[in-house]
Amino acid sequence: MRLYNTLTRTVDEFSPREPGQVGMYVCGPTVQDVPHLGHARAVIVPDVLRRYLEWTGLEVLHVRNVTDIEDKIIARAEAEGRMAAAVADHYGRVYDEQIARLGVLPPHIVPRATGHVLEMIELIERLIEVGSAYPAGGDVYFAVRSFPGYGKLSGRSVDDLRAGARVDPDERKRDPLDFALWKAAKPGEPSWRSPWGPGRPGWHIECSAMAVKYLGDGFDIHAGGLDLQFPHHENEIAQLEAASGRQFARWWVHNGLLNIGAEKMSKSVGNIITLAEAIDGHGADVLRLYYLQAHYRSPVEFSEERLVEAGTAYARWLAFLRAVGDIEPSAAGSEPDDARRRFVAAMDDDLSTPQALAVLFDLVSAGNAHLAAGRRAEAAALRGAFTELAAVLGFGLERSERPTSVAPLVELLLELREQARARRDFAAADAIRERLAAAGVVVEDTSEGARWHVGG
RNA sequence: GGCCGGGUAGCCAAGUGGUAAGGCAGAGGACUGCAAAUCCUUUAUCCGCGGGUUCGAUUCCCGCCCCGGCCUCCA
Repeated sequence: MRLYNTLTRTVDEFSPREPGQVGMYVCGPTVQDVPHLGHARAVIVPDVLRRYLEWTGLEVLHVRNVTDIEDKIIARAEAEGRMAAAVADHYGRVYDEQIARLGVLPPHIVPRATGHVLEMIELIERLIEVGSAYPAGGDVYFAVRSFPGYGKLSGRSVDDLRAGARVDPDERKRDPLDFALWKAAKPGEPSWRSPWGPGRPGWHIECSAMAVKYLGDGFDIHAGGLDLQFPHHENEIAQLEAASGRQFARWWVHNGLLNIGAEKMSKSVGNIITLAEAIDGHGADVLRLYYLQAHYRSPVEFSEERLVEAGTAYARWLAFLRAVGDIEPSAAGSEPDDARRRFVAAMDDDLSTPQALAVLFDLVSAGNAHLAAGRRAEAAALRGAFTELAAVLGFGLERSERPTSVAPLVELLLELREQARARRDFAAADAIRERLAAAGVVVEDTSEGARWHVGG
């Protein structure tokens, strides 16, 4: 497939380092608060990439870290009057719960920063050895100007950054652009022993250390939100490549951000919609459809109306699946294969999920047309292609549950309604349908009798 | 100020050097006791503005106008 690489600024033909095997590292959350809709996008995009790569026959080793020690966690702990570890543990659990609800495949490895302090210390020591880092007080800083490649990911030159000059001039830094690899602990702060005294790792060093520990130098894909491109990812590259002299990651994949009211959704802006409330309100599949209708690199503007529209479109999928039922598919026909071909072409083109979704919508339309014409086996064949491809995009397509406990009661009411209709007592028939609707049971009449399902 | 990305129908959103996917909404028709669902038809003479290259540009180049992101923690 062809995949955009931020490092080259072009869409390049993707080929893994080891034939058949892909190593993918995704920047995970800083567990300092509940996840919001922006986090969901950053997790769905790599999920779709992984599922597609696996569907094409590759084996993907998926690593997603957890930043469980960081300034903001410490601040939160102080505010809540408990230990930083307790804060991280709590929000880590919340994150896991909500992300699981999204139907995202769990990563194979979920390394935590606090479990890899030794690896980070070793990396920092190595950086000091090669002259790319220096201790100052109890801190250690990375010397940005010692790494000639600095800026290659984000397309900036060190002098451009200088001009921006919004970096805090700390007198312990030799250069204002230098960033902390190790931070000395203030009294009462959580700390680890190190050659430079008690302290904690800087934010960027954990990803360099953990990615390479689990995936090795020059692993295939490093993903994350566009807002991490600079400085986080730039610093990750600098740290690892300055220390090893070898390439860190081969492909950099950045998802576009979720904006709200023309500003990105962000904790610090204070305009977040929590993931939990969005899933409660719309369902995981609808959220996924909402995101995937835009290309992964484009910004998406949050809109409740758009989400409702996505829900309407999604309802058509479920209605089609209900209408086809469990009919056996017909032998063949070229339609399913044509759809698969179009789907592959779309996904191979830099993960063009909008075009891939168009294939799914076309399958539903064509399938419904078959049904309307009485070609049920052909419709079932399209259902097969549809469910297969929808699964590649990560859709769960949970068909409305029909609780067995109420099924006999509903069937009884529908029988009574049929009798009422037969004697043209439509008032009674409609009353039954309305009462069922009020109870959450939707009744639809078809040429083969009434059909019912739970939910809207 | 620097570095990126974008401006396509009522809304969202793909895409291509040869004349515009898909979704939502709208219109007409079919089916139906009604409703829902579904089917059929239909909805951008045009892709921010002005130049240029070309037989031909929405698609390439230049300029301009607007919008967003990053440059500070952030998915």
